Amino acid sequence: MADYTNLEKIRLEKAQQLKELGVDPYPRRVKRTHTIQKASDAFLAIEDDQEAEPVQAVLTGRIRSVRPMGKITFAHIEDGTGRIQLFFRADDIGEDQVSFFDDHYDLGDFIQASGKVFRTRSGEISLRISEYTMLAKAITPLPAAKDEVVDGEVVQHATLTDPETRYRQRYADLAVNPDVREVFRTRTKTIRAIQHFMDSKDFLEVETPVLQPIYGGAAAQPFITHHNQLKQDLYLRISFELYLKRLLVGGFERVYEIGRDFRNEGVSFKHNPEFTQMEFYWAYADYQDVMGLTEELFAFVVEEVMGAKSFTYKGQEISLDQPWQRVDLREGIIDTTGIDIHKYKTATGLAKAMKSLEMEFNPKAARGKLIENILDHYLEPTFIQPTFVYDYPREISPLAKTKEGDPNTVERFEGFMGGVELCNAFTEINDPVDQEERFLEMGRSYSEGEDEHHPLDEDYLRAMRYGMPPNGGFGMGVDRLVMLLADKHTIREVLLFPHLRETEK
RNA sequence: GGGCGUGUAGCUCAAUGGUAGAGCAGUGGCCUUUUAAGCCAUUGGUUGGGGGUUCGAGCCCCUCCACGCUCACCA
Repeated sequence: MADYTNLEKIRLEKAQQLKELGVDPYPRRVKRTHTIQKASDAFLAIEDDQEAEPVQAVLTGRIRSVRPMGKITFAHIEDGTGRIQLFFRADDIGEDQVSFFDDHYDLGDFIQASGKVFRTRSGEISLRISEYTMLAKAITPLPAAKDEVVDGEVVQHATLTDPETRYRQRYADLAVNPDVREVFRTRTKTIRAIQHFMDSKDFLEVETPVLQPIYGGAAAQPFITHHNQLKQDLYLRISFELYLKRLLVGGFERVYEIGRDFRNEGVSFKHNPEFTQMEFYWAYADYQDVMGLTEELFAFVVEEVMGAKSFTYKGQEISLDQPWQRVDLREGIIDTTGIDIHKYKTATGLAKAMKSLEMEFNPKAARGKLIENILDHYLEPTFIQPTFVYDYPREISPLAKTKEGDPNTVERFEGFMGGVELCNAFTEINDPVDQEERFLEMGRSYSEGEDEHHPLDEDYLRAMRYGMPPNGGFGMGVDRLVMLLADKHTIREVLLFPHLRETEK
């Protein structure tokens, strides 16, 4: 049984009183005739017409402020479309009905209110109440003090700000912070825009297994689960890649998927154990083609969501109105650090060069990891405007085709903006023999002291042996894109229910 | 996992080692066009949990928990 606070006990008592008076505080039926927005619009349309019938409306919403003044009471209610003031007056409904409202209704309660829309002396569009009824009694007070409306804007006073409570009780956060609701509208708009764009390019949206007997397509620890009847361990997917490419073997030329990936790893401002990914695979295309499509995709999404070809992130304007900057990874590293990675063919040599420049790195890292480390720490933060970095070391890209004449470099790029990595793409390997070797290479590098082991996906290789068209693939962290567009600096602000540690009791 | 920081009333925040407070919300009054309405009165606390030092701890020490920032990790 819940442990009620004193404030909650008072409200429970009010609910009980309603029941004793024969009023159901949680009735089954509602009769709404207008949303608040529609009622206001209807009023504005006839306001100047002396002959017009007044707007009669039955509105529903949550009580957000109350001002009792003796024989009249003002209150504001809020529905999904806006706010409106309610005006209870003894001359209209009798003193008993005004004080009944004052005595039994609280901030946060859902109410149904009927009456005429009018404008008060001070000029605010309001509903002159003729009848009202409880729709849902709120027992726990919303974690907000009060708000007022200034020039149509809701100004909040001492609302909920504690991040832990906001994430653990997102329902309360949403109920009280309209800007948080707006973030999640932006999130949905972003996903819709991606779908519209991909659909318009004849990509087929598909769904592939979340429960997989073998995980792959990325280097990450999986979550493991078990199918009882089949007596089989299964993994939650860490990527969609290997399933989507099987579809290219099957004859689909352009496929994409938007969905959840699960990685059993650290939680940070840009990592959540489950996150949303978009991947596409495009037959007969290479990574240069994918770069072009990526530019178009982002330009489209930003324009759809933001209504402009640019947006502001951390105070910096990011423009999608021109081709992205293109940086060769090797040259980028030379320009920023002076190190030419081609001159250092081993991890020890490269580490030595990094050490002489007093760069920080993990001494146990392989050469490819060191290069990635340089990219992450020294180049990535400088890529504010949209930037592609291309041509990566082979050893950190086991699914990407090598460059012609350069077996140590692969046709791969990553996209950045706002100093954040957003996407990753390459010309995909479609030679089954090459792919098997690369998998084995990967297995070896992990077995050298790493706890990560990588299962070999024989079925994926079998699929490829049937013949896979040359293709370009692309993956993008959707949460991070939403972070950019909503100008939020932690992934938790763009996840409705971010993962938090369980609390005791 | 490491470092730094935070945790006080429903919410937002105060409080030299010396009686735990304020605003809002709540409760009881007054008030027929208010806008965080106003005025008078008033309730509400295991100061995140546990232990210690001290005549005395919200404050100092130890420990545990949660959250935040950050580093590490993160084809």
